[in-house]
Amino acid sequence: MSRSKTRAYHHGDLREALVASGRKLLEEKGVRGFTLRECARRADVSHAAPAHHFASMDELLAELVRRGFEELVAAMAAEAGRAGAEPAARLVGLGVGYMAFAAANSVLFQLMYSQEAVRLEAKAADGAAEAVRSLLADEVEEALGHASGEVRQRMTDFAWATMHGFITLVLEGGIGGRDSSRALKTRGLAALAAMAETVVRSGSPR
Amino acid sequence: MSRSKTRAYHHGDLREALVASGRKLLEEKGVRGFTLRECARRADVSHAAPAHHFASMDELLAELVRRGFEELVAAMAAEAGRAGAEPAARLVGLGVGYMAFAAANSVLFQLMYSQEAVRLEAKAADGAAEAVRSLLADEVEEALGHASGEVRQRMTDFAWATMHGFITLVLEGGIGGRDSSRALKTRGLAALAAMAETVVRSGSPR
DNA sequence: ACCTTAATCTTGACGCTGGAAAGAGGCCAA
DNA sequence: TTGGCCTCTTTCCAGCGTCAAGATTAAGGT
Repeated sequence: MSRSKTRAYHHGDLREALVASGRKLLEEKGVRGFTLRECARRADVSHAAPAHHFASMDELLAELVRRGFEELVAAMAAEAGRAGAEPAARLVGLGVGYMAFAAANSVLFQLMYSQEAVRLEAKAADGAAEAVRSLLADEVEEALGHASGEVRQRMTDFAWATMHGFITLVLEGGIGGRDSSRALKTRGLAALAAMAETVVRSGSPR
Repeated sequence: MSRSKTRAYHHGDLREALVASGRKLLEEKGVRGFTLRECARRADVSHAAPAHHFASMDELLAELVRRGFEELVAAMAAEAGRAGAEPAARLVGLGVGYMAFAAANSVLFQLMYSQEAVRLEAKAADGAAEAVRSLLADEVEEALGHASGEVRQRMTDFAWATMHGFITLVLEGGIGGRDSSRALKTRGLAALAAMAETVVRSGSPR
């Protein structure tokens, strides 16, 4: 056996080990290169062991997606807190947290927002994505003051679309393919600033 | 043999047949469910036949991505043409074409803008994505009048990010999960209008 | 302390995949 | 007609996800 003799027959916390190795593997190999057997190998366990913790590969991926959303929401909230009390600044902060998470976990991020994710859990991630929206909706409402529900909805759409679109395009290379990450941050902040300004202005026209 | 006797030993135009069946298969099964053997089956050909036209599965996917970008650019240009001469309206038109293509080819669209695509061609799609950006950049320049290169760049980022982010979030379900497609179109147009307004205003401040 | 039960992990098998190698079939130019 | 070349088929390999069956250990009641 290649497996070290020091390891017990029972792993101890295989579920967590699989989540950890799975997450690394996902970033390394991409969605298509992700393999349950390689996950098991890295957790130093036989190829069929994961079945007792995740009924299928999709369930493991779903768990990764679920945790990704939790982290994303936490990153956004933390960055908004750091941004102070001004609604526009806090909106930018949410965007910074959003983009930072996406940049640091790009494959996972794309999986979270891909139709693969929709296929594999349908409901589970919906709640998680809803938390992202409500974080944005609350801040947009703050920035807008009193405004109709429709305006709030549309500005939330708009704010989300701006930050999501920008970072997605950066990750794919469409925006600033060969630019320094320093320059990219500046461009991202500029996009977020334009977004926040548009939101604020739509609350107090002209 | 299950293969019909009427088919000749030589297919005639297998490459195109594979592209066609591959494209349908991609939309049906998603990136992870895409299979070279199933493509071959649908083209009524043995599983190893594709190798003579595409050295690997990734090359077939790369070809699908390449053609996708061509269609995307064409759809944007057509819609902008329909929108008339007003820069703001044309910007919205580009967005409408963009979103319409994405909605009609959602899996392909997500593949085009995923890191899988980056992995599998690196260069090939870059030129194609560049065509999308230049379409936008030209229209932004028109809307801005005379403005610094930096402003033009940032407004192009912003415009692209808005349309890309909105349709991506719709496809994943983050925006308007259970809304009618009619309502969704209205929300999309609202986001595009906010974007176009922001671009135009940044050209002639206040 | 012991024995039962359930949980955890391993082994082995199945049908599927992508890819390589080798041979068969048909087109075309000499 | 014949030879060469391209296209396609067949066969084989290792790796994949998943299932079934057996081995090993932990936990808990007596």
